Amino acid sequence: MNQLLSGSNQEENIVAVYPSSDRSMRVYTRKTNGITSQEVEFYPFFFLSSSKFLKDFPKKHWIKELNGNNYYRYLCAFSSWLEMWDAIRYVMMRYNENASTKADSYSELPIIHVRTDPVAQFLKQSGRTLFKGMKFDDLHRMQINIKTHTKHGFNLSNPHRAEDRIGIIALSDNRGWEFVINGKGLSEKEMLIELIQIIKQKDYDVIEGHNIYNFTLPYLLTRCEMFEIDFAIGRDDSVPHPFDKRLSYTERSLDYSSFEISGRHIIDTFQILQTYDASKRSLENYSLNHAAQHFGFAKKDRAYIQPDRINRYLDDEPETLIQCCLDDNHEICQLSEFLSPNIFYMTQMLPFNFGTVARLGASAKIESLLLREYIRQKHSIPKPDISSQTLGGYTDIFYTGILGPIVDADVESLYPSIMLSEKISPYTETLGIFQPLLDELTKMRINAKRKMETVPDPHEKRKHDAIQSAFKTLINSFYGYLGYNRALFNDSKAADQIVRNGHKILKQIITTITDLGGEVIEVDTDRVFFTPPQNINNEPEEKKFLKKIKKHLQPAITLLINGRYQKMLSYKKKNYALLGYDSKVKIKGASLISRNMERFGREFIQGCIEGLLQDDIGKVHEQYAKYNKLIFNRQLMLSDFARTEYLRESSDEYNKAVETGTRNRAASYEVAIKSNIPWKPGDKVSYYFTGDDPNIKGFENCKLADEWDSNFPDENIQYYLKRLDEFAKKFEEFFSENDFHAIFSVDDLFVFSPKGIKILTTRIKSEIKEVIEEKYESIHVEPKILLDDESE
DNA sequence: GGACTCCGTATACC
DNA sequence: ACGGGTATACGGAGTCC
Repeated sequence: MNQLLSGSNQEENIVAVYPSSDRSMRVYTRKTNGITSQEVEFYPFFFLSSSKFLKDFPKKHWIKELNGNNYYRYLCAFSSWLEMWDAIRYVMMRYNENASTKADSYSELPIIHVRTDPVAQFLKQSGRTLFKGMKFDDLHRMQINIKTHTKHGFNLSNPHRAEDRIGIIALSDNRGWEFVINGKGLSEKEMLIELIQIIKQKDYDVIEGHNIYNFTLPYLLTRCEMFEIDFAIGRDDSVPHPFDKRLSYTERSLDYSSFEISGRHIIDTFQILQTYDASKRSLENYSLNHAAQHFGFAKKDRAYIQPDRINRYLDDEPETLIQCCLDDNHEICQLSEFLSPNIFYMTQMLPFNFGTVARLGASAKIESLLLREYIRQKHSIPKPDISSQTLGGYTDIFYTGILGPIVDADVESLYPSIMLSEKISPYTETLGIFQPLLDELTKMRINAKRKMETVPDPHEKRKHDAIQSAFKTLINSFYGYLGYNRALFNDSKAADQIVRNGHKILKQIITTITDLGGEVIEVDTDRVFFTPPQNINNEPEEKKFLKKIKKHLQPAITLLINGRYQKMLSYKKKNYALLGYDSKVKIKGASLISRNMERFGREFIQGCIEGLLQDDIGKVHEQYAKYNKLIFNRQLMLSDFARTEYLRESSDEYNKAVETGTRNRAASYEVAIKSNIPWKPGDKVSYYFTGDDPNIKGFENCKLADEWDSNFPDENIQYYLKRLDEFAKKFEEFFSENDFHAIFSVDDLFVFSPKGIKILTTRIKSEIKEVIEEKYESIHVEPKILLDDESE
């Protein structure tokens, strides 16, 4: 493999790298007869804009002047981690002598660039990576899952509470071994000692759990402290070290505590599941059992035990609970086998530990590849450019209503293809490695994909699929990196150029489809929904049609069928529903399926959409009548009308923002405050609305879901009836005024009849060109681009 | 007091 | 320690008549 991608050091079978002192790293290698380790010197370093800031620094250090004219022109190295931090403080002091605004921490120092992960530093400077020459299955992985006693009257088990305790520790591994440490015959202290012995003796590379960071590990550590045992499960007999709580940004943000175990890796399936779903968005929640069912590896005959019944099972039916735990372990193992290989194969390329690759964002990964090569070639590096990207993907809608048949086509790797064909790279990237990196990754991916398709062995197939998807993850990060305001090699003009090309290609596709007799319904970035010309009515014909379109596009651009459907309900941009040939309905978009919509609203909308797609207007009316009645008669369950929202801000941030008037009060936060529920960002809260006026102020009339009492229901019926009408309003544009009122009403005088009711289809736009020109004008692009567009 | 606008937040799409 | 822009919905607060 190309050294740009894999680093310059080809050492194989490294399973872990951890600091063994403040001046050395321990490199753990798997040999046929077990793990060996080796101590390697390590020189911590940072980049500096001018050597004057380190002038007269008293401790031993090296300053290397780098090639080229980029901003960070000096590489400063030290013989220990502590001395590097001394140097950082020294630089800060020197900087503050003349600075108008003083820096309080290294992160505020514009003149220094430092990554404070010692393992990443070591891997970058040595060119090593983990796992070279290994397959995912070579890793020795253990799954752990504990069940705990909770003091009577409490919902959550708390390791700090003496009356709570660990009841069961279930263990398993990827070699088929299973073991249960049962609290029935053992004291909790004995259980913990046995656990430590097993981990040491079996010497696992990876420890996996669902929510292991926020529950399992902190729980075990706290109990060990209570019994004054060292939880010494590191390969060097050290205890897990917690490190600063960090925010992980997906579309949801959450706070989590992290731990490191020397010589081993921690994989939290809860966390990698969320990362996975950030792009796929197919999961309703992130519980282990839901994920296992969703992906289809839950055992058919297994039992599930609700958290509030664990105490009872621990006391009365431990065998049932134990089987349940082992089934959970099996699901953790499967979930990891589904999601981790992608991370594993990226770790073969990137200068990070396994767990770090799982945690880091796309941008940090690309940047690490660039920096590793800049360090190797002793070349200066730029600082981030402050200008920002001005353009984004092209979205448009041409019809609303019910349409079909539908072809859902997307451009294969739109942005990466443009970057390669236009040879786009950051203007500060003077070594010229951005293009070769992207080019090589693309070639490697095509190779892996070909192998995936041609090897007969399903095991090998899965391996090559994981490899190609690791490449894909990296390839897709290049564009985002260019527009990221804190990336060292960012280039907003380059990002805009890519997007502009994307607009142009999409426009060509739309025009071609229309010219060839198809009708485009909706477009988003690299995806087109259209109805093909009438004579085309099966998949091979549709594929042929795509090939015909391709002839009108530049050679690098390929259109693929992403899906085909009987019908589409087109509502708004990014909001639609599809009826498959298997009669399944898929609903997309925040205004149709948002998670924070009350459940009755989601189900009502879903029922209406099904009715519309099945041409069954009677069903649509039934939905309205049904929910109207359920609400009015207080027959909805709490979970049907309660709203569940994430609290993204801390209580301090929220209160401060409200006080200073920069944000409004919101029911979710007010409920938590009123009910004295402490929260951290990322926690969820469920609540409902009270009162009898439909036009309430939400934050003054809300109650915690837990406070609702079925004997004294106090949900605001008038408000929820109004909500139902608001949901119904989404369908207004599909009917004439009279029809709409007939369908969405409960008039007992007449029996509803769908006869004569028509679903309306509306053409939104007839001209494609003017929309795009308008967009270009609004960003003041020179007329040349408009002329280019006209000529095509 | 309703209709309207403005704004920040939340969620989702690619 | 944190990829990007685009889009819709909603609730609260202010303004106008």
